[in-house]
Amino acid sequence: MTRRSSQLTSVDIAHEAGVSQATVSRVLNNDRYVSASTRNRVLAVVEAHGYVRNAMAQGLVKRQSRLVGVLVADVTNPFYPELIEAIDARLGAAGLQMILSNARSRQVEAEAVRVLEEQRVAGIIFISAQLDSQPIARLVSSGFPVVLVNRYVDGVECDVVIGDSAGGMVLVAEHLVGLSHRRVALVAGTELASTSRDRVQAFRAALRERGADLTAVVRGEFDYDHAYQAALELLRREDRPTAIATVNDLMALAVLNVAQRLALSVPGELSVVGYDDIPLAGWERFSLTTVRQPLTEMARRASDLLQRRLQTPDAPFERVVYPAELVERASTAAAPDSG
Amino acid sequence: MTRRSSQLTSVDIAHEAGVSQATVSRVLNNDRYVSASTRNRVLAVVEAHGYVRNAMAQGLVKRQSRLVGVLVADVTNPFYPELIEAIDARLGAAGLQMILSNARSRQVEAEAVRVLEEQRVAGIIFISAQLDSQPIARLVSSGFPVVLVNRYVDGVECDVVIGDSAGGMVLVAEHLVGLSHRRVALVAGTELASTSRDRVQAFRAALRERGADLTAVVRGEFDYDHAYQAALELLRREDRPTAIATVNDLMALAVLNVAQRLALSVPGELSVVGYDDIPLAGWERFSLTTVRQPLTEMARRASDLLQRRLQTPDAPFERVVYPAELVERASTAAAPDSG
DNA sequence: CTGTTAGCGCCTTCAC
DNA sequence: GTGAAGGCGCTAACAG
Repeated sequence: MTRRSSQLTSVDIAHEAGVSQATVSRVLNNDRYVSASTRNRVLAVVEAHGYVRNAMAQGLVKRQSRLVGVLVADVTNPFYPELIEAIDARLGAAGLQMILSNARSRQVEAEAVRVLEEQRVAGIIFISAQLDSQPIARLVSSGFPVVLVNRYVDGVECDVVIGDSAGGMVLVAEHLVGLSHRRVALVAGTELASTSRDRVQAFRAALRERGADLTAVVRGEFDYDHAYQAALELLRREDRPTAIATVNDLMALAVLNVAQRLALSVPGELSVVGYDDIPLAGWERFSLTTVRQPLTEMARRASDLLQRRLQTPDAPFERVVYPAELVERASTAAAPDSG
Repeated sequence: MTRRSSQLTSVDIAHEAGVSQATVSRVLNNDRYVSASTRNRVLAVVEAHGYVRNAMAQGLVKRQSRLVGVLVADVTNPFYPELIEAIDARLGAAGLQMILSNARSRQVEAEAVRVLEEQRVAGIIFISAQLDSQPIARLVSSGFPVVLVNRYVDGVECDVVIGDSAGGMVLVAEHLVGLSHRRVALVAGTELASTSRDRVQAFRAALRERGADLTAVVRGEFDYDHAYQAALELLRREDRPTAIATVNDLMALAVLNVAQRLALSVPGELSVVGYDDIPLAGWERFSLTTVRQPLTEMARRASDLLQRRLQTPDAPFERVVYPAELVERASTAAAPDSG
């Protein structure tokens, strides 16, 4: 069995190329002050031996790595991979490498942030920040580069990229009331997510203004199973709602499945509206009416904001808010009793 | 705006605690030869100042980081997050940190591997290895810790965790032939994936043995859009198949959506079978018959194999093969013309 | 343009 | 038990 040959160092390369180690370093860092001939010679040796520079040594000197932490609450929620993919691509194009951590609980998040700090990551992008996150508050107040995407945190001053939750829910309310729905329920997530909190609040207000009632608000986790249980409970009630809105698409898909299980026709007997417009929402089997957010664009913007922060630590913080847009598909129609 | 305070070092802690830096290091590494009193004193100072050790400096000395690279072809395919979540959790429990890279193309893969090598990751887990991957061949032959999950590579000797693809497809063939299907099509992926190649081959053989024809095999990417186009084409033919099997669930879901678009009833006019049994497959809106693979278990096993390899570099390579199991749901039924 | 010289923060013998 | 000392591989002045 072949043992791994101990890795080459820049000293080896220097020796081989007949130059000093510093020169190798210059070549590798594209320093201008190197003659073309020595540069080529060094590059040739590097190439020939498949030398790969040691990022730890480099980072130790520069007091920072080119790693960027990305924290998510639940990779299995299809909403997140959309963002993750775009973030990874964008960071990679800038020579940064993503370290993804899945942190379902507060404790796991704290632990994950700690590991990222050990790695001396250049910055951290939080995709599903909780309003009471201690680590985020601490990092930001210490001046560490933090970008919040999708969810923000009250009172925390940092770069933020979000969608207009209130605006989105107004569109949903308008749409449903326009279809004569009066008994509307909302399946939401925890109040610790700015998205959920803001959407619940905006939706309630928007419905009231239009003379409709938010008959029930169920709060829980953002995952499929919780939404499924919540919908099951809601739809088995005597006076079940004629429409259910949700705070993200995955939950709306759960509602759709529950409706099918209970043999309730959608949109005939029940209208369902999601949020985010993930690719799944457009599938024929769902055809979910939902609120579109420019996910890829948001992810890119977040990555760019982080990069700018790394280059210009003292730049003023930006708060980017993308407008919401209603995508009407086949999961909504006039309320059944609105004849 | 608060500037980031320059990070504390173990020297600072040592000074503060009135001990040498070496002692701080010993405490942090649970060295036995430290008196309880000094240990507590050091720990108190560490705690008080929120000191976080620098993984780059540590890694530089130890000549290895506690980072583990994980390479995937497409995070947005719901199959992968299932594995990723389990791998992340398992590695994390062992003090290892995942670096996830999304590599759709060969070139991106090579680039990603290079970045991981720069980071001196302890090992790399490939979730969607291509049979012709140069980086994998190179890493393995140099003795670098590599674990392949889900897909293997011919002739590459390393730890591997896979499902029994051939066995799985035999189950599918049996099932469909048992339902009297004679015109069966298969929507597959590239031949460069061991999974796809093996499944195509086994399926063809199994059908033939049972007197049925594999009327068409479509090969392409593993993603939703390609499968969708392929299904559209297949189902618009004069002599369309009565059953379509696929090489993963996402593709089967695409087929289901196409069927709905073409107003073909499933399973009345068309039977559909997937592979993997991701959570989506069980949703009421799909109720997809598919081949179950113990995804979480496979991911854990892969993580464990990597850890063992790190501890015992010369241990013999393991090749773990999990048996396949058919999960019959509502997307399959007797062939329409089998009266 | 290129070599020499200090470290970066930590682990690890080696003495005491 | 604990401290002193020497790197790990690389970057960044500082001389030439």
